[in-house]
Amino acid sequence: MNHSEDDTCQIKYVNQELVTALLKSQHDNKIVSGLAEIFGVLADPTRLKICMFLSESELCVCDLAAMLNISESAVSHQLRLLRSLRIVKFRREGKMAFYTLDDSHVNSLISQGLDHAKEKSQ
Amino acid sequence: MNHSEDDTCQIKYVNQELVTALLKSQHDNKIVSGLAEIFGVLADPTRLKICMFLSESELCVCDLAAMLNISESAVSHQLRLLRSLRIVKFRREGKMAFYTLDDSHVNSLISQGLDHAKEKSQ
DNA sequence: ATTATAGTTGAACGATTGCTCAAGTGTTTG
DNA sequence: CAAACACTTGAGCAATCGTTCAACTATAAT
Repeated sequence: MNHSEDDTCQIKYVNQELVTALLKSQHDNKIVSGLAEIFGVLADPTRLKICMFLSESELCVCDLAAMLNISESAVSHQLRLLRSLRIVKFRREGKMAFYTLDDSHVNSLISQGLDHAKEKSQ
Repeated sequence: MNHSEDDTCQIKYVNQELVTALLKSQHDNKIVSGLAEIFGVLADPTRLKICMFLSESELCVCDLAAMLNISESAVSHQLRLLRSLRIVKFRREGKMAFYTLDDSHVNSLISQGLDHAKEKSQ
């Protein structure tokens, strides 16, 4: 087997040692994906506001819809997503569903992110 | 002007007092948008990994491309976005551009998010 | 000056996202 | 029972996103 001129399989790093060390110490891909996922949840203003409101108080779907000025359907779709990720939980009372935040990590991420956002907005 | 039967302008909250208080104490929309934006940056695995790597060490575009196994163009596009939000900065050295993280808030958001992601992955 | 290298950029693409609409639960009220 | 209500769900659609490709700039080496 001869190494011809177009043997591009061999990756050449500018700083091989550093790169190898960083790749080795990098977190498991599943964890990074999970991390991106939770940031993704908070990346949409509607979902972010829902989480912020629910961290303050228990609320029903129609109040959230009124507060956010969008349809109950849109709220329900977002709540389904948040439910599937165990970020919110709900309680049925007759016809109504009362939601609350079910993930304290999310709450602290928002708090910490707010420090950043406030500083940048100045 | 009479209030006819289809006068839907009048919003009826289930819990008027609570909703009014929450709306009043809610953060400025610009801050919430900025908050969603920074979470959005970290919501993509490629950008997240770039930020994580750059928080550990200064790296050039081609090393990042090799580490992430995507084209230099893709990396460059993401770096441009990160640059525009002042999340990374770079230094030219001949033909090469060395990037580093330029936002300590982002670093602490990632650290805090990791606690969440590690717990959820169990 | 020519060639190679490192990186940037704009266009185009397929995939994903967040919304609306219409139809569907299930519960309560008349 | 039927009607009203609170919410959910699936389909569809426009907008956005992340990537690739090709063309480009700028620096370095021959």
